[in-house]
Amino acid sequence: MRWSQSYIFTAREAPKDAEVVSHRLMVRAGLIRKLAAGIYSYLPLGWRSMEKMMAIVRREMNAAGAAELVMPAIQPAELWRESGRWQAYGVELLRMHDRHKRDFCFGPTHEEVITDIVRRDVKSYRQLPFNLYQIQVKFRDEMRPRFGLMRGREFLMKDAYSFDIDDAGLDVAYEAMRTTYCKIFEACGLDYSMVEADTGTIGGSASHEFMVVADTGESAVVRCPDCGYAANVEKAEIGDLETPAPAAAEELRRADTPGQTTVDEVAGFLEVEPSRVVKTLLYQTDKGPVAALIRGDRELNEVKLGNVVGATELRLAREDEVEELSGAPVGFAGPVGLSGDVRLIADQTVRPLTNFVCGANAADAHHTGVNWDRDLPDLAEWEDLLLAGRGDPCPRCDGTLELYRGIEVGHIFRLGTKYSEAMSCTYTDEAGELKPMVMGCYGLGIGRTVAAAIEQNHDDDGIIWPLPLAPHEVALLSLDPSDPAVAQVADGLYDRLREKGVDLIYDDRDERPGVKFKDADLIGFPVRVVVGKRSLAEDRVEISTRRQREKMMVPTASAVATTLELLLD
RNA sequence: CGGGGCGUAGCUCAGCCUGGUAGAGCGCACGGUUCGGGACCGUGAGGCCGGAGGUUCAAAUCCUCUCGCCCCGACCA
Repeated sequence: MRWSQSYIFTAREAPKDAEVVSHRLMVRAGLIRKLAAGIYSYLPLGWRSMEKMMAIVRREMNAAGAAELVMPAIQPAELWRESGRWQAYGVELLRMHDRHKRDFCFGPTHEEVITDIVRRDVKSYRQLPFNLYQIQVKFRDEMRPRFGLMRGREFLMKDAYSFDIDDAGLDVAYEAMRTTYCKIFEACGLDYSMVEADTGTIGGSASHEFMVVADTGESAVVRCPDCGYAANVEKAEIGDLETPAPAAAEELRRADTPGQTTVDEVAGFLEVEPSRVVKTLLYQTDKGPVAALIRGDRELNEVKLGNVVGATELRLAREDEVEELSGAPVGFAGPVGLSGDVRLIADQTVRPLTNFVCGANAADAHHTGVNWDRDLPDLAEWEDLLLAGRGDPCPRCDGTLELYRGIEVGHIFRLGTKYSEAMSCTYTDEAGELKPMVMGCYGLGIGRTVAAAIEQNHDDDGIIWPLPLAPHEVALLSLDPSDPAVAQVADGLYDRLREKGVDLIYDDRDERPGVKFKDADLIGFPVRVVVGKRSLAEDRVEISTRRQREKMMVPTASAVATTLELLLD
């Protein structure tokens, strides 16, 4: 490809809304252009990288025995009503209607459609299992799109769906996708990790996320360096925490705590450890009000609480709601004497506490000397509600958890029969019995992975593409295109490299050398070949790599061979 | 959805408080000098100051409404 014939517009400055490095560089390098909030055009260079990503995905998916198809982006509401998600999905689902006022949505995911396809065709266990995938444009009406392709509203995603006769079959399909995903991210040259994850609204029994490690990632992940346990903090379990030694029950007392509303204030005021204060967090859910009881020195994991409650909606109660539920201003709620309308759920780590402190459901007052068996004998729900963090004990070994951030680029779910049951996607087994198919679903963000690759591979001058994702592997710069000798050598190299199948861009523009160098660095082509008057006088060209930046002067005659060698490394 | 901010040239932004001929840098065009790390000088094109209404002799500037965008939070994955 000749630069002068392509469509490449780089910019010295990034738009002010670009906060993260990948977004800034993708815009500056002319890879993407924003059309509306969270909606981007892929410009020629950006699309080339996307295509390379998709080629890797297709290669590995096909190798795993999955078959590609493409489903409609626009989907009828009936299917979503059948699965129950027309109600459940909420405002992220972009809904629309046609001229006949029939409801449709722009698909944020395709479980309904694939299930509908399969249930029409597949009737027998003899026709199972299989795995179908597509690469499709999705739309999720994120309330806060940001970070360019990392959190867009319209985005390209590879989604795959496996269908099996039973859980054992799903295990095999799931395992195959797990290894396939590892191969894909390895092929992209990314530093990633696989972590246990919450299943979210897609549902199902188990899931893993693939995280590209990056400080700007939106997901927090814990990992045990000893045994390798890794999980999204939303899901992460925690090993046994140290608990204060039990003591003989003291009297239940009411203490005046004027203006002491936070755990630290109360603990300091009453001179007790924050871990001996039980904080009561009031939530409103679609299943009614809930009070979560957790240790004062810990944070609540809202995802865990939501799962325990079985809620699809869950939010911290507003001030006025807290007053209504507890009869006290925010900061003084407690389990003792709380309205029976509120469902009490306690974190399991508060169970060993004796003589602890909690709010008294009255302004400026707390209880001290509280003991579960005596003061709250009816409390029955003990669950894991803690948010894991740095320094927590590993749930699987004696290690200590580390905390880091990652970009979620892939997510695989064991769906089970959630959709096949809701939508009657059944088969007849050997015994002639009708059974729901057992499904898995496997998502992978194409644009997000490309963005994550940049997030992980850049410097002050621009992108440092991993070779497999670079829009072009080699940039051939002609510094003096109007000089006949330079033009002849550069044209010759261009032809010979193309004959060798090298994916290269030939900067034949009538621009100053500095401009070409800056552009090549910004876009980040892995290998650069420079032909200029100066070096050509010694019959040499300069070849360098973007990452190492080591320049070597090689005889013109061996330039092609040297370039090919660099591409092999 | 709540709080805050911003919409002025293709891009980044000044001007607005205190109303009176619309600005800079980058980019673009032309001429010249340059030519291995985003050159320099000169000339020039380019804006219904997001949109609608209002106040005023006069509105980019003040007021109201509206649309779009951004940030923080809530929330969602």
